Amino acid sequence: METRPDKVNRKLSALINKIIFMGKKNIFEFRGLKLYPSEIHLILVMNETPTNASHMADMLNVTKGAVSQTISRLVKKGVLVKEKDPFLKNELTLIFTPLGKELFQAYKRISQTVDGKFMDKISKFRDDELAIIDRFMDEILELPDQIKDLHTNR
Amino acid sequence: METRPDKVNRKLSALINKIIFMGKKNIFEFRGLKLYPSEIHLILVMNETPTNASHMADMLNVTKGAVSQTISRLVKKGVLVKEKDPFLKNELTLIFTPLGKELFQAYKRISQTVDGKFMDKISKFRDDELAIIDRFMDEILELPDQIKDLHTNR
DNA sequence: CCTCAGTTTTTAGATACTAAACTCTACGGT
DNA sequence: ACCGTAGAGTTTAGTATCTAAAAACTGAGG
Repeated sequence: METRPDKVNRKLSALINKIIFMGKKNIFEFRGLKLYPSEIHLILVMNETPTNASHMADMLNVTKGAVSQTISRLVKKGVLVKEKDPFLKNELTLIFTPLGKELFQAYKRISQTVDGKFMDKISKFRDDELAIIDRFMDEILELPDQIKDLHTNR
Repeated sequence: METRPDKVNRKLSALINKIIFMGKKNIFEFRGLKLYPSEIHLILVMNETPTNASHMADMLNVTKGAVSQTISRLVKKGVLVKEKDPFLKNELTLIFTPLGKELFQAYKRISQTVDGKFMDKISKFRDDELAIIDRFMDEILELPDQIKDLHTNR
């Protein structure tokens, strides 16, 4: 017979698998234009905290080269334009094109719909139950770095 | 003031983020040999339910071409050998090499260590609390294959 | 003016995957 | 016995994503 902790552990594995799987397929289409996860990720960060490419690389946890490449693709797709501040020709500032703005708004709408589905699920739980779930997520959030170390070690 | 459901939703986003990030960095090293996520995934499935390549493709949610390529890489690395049953020349059966067996055992050990860390966290909760967490994961697992977006820490 | 540090770009190479063409085998019907 | 076809596996070309390292550019200080 499967104990409760084992069951929770098993379901957690299933959940992690599902999340990893979904993360790869997260493609957004807008008027025949396809945005891929790394591109979406970038414009979300760019919208949230406008900054230069190097800092964005830090926030996205990738190299500057990767950011540069992703930006170039978004420029080619007509979503962004690169602007150079005449007083800071060194750094890069990114601006949405009109198409980019529309696309971003459309993404936000869909994103909120998905968010709503999550909230629907969450609202099925009482406040005291959510407190437990909250505590559980905190515990799990403490783990990832240890796991990474374990796998690269030895 | 942030409400409880909002807080849970926010933490869930953070958790999903970390899981996706972790999923990409899940590299296993054994005696100078590096196994990448797709390769690990494959030998796990292969060990759990030995079957032909097409069926493995279904279980891994990729095309048979992808499976074929991953198998070839594992053969080249000396982890697996391809065997053909003389009565089923059509299909493929995979066998671990001695190195492959050792490697797999080593992976299992590390994997169990990681699992232990998860179980440590899980064991901090009472049975009735785990029942709630279990129910919560069921709800999230029910959601269609649409991913919650990342880096929108509203 | 030259060098250094910081920013961005480019290039080469790697993993991972798909779609589609292709090969090989097995089997059923005539 | 032959043909056609279905199924298993492979190969190829192309895409996305990323890293590491070299290169290109800019601004500032001695």
